[in-house]
Amino acid sequence: MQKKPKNSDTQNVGISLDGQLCFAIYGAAHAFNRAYKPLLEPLGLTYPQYLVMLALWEEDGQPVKAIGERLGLDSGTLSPLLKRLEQADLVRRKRDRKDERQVHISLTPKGAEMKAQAEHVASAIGEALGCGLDEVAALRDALKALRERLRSASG
Amino acid sequence: MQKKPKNSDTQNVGISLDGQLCFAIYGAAHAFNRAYKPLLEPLGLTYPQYLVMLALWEEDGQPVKAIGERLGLDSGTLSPLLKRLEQADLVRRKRDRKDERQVHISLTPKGAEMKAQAEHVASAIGEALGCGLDEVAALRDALKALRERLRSASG
DNA sequence: CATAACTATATTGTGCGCAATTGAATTGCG
DNA sequence: CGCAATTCAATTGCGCACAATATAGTTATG
Repeated sequence: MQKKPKNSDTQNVGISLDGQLCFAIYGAAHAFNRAYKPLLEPLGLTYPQYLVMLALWEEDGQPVKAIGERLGLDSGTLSPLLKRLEQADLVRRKRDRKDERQVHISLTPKGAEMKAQAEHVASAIGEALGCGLDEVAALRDALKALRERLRSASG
Repeated sequence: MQKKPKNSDTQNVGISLDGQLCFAIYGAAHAFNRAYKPLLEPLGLTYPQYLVMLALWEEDGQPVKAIGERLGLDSGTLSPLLKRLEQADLVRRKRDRKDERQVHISLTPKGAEMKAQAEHVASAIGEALGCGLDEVAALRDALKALRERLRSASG
């Protein structure tokens, strides 16, 4: 608790820098959302719905639980979201015969077709990012690491 | 549109890498939210409410508009949020006498006092991040740049 | 002065996001 | 077999987040 002209700042810098990181993450997440919104609107998808579809295009027929773990969402969020996707005829929900607690989400033909459209969306965002692929990859890894550190500290 | 063995990947890599950046930002934002939640609960604040308070601790008496611009939120989000902060006796809302369209948000004594508590919260998060200040600063700047690029492309 | 254009905030409706609860199905153990 | 513990999904309640709209106040223009 002695005076340390340089390090005495760490507490102040702590709240300030941290605050700025708060704003930065918060703002970046919303900016992403806003950038996608107009591109997804013609497809009739919201951004979280797009993320779910992305997960399904990667692997079709996943149970709700698996999607939830991949995206970090629980059933309270996914259940109504998936119902809307079902209403839009993009996915179907089928109970597993062997374990009827599970509901498998599978793409309809319409949902599978949409992947091609979505690739245009993704590439449009890629251009907006400036296409610095190395930079994007580095950022992605930094964010993953950040998430891990936060998760292990609080979860 | 010719074959370019290397660059023909850019479309595939595009959706994949982009998808991963989506997940990364999305997940990091939620991870931040979850990390803060248990720390803010004793203060009776949600994470967005904390961000608003942070803005007010930095500069008291800001009009709603200024807060909204700082955080990237509109009145549809802020109006009810500020009412809850007012109900909790953390802020007050006063109309500007010179321009009665504006509502200035000012801290109550209780709201001002809370800053000290919040610094503990911020430093706890700082520790959870591993305190790599350089790294945090770099990440913050990368996110700010990212946000700017997205904003200029879509806004 | 009057009226149009603009600005700041509030309201409404839809869709996340999560905690807590519920309910059905499965598994484990005696 | 019978019963408790567990698992998965759905539901409920609350709080963001934003588009669209409404309302009141201000400024600009004739």
